[in-house]
Amino acid sequence: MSEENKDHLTHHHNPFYYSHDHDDGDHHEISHSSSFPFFINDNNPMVAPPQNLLQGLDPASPYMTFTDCLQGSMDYNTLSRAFDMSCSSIEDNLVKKAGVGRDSAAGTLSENLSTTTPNSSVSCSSNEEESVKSKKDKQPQGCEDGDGDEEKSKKGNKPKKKEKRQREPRFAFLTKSEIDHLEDGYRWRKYGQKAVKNSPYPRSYYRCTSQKCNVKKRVERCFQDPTVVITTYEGQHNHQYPSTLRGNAAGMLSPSLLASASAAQPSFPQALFSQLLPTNNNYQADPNYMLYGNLNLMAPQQQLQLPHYGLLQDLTPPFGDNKRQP
DNA sequence: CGCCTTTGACCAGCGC
DNA sequence: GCGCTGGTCAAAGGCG
Repeated sequence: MSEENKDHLTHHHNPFYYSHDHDDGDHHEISHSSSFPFFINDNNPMVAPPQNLLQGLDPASPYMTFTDCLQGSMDYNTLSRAFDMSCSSIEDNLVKKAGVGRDSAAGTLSENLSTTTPNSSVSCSSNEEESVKSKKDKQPQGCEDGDGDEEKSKKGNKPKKKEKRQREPRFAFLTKSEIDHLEDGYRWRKYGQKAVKNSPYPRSYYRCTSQKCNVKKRVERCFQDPTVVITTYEGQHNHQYPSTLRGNAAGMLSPSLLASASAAQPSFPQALFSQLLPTNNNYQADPNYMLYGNLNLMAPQQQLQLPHYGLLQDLTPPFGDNKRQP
């Protein structure tokens, strides 16, 4: 870990949000299209979701606890379904009420992220079917079991792709940082970079270097707020942290975080996410503390206690004091 | 030498 | 069918 990275991690706020990526045609505007923004920093603890979104939630949806999501106690299919349901509701609500398409709604979200103005439309992840439909299918189904062999056949004899693979749920983090590639404890290999439409900032594609781990992440900058880095994780690590972290990535993470993250779930984002959550119930009672799309994902009482030092101290927003800011 | 990034090419999905 | 776009591959080169 370079001093630069350290500086980023210790001196920048770390807003983030959860996203179940929808991957529609406007996927390139990830900061717009991704749903469930959970945007936090010291000045703006959390972007309040528009009330019209909250109203669009289906109270009859089968809810899970947020802890379940983070700690992987439920399978991704269930997770996807839950998010999809709420997502569909939101999107439908948006389109119907605001009379806007996905693009325009998404564009407003980006403004939201920058201005923290709550009363704007937001684009949302489509349901699983639409998400899968809209994506290409380079990997065969059951990609979690893939060992890289399927990738070798891409250029040569490609398998028929009538069935579309189930895309992994994604966890997107918004991070205010000048560093694009944020250390998260895992080792990543960059395998691609693409220019993003309507954005001067490219999108980078990373893959976990561990064997048999198909976790990927994309890193890009919000073009409307270049200080915000959008990191989208896809998949779930099936291994512990690498024993030899490149640089001193492990060193910059608090021991408690690493320990708990590794022990609870070998997937850093979820574990980190879990620890970042506040332990009070303020945001549960206050609709403005909801995640976009599904407030009931949260179960604050089940969240881990926040450590009081190290990285998380910097990461953790002052939930109690800055409940809402204009 | 191993690991990583860069980068042009390729492929699939989607909209028109 | 065509063009656009996102996502990925893989060769080449850099770096420690």
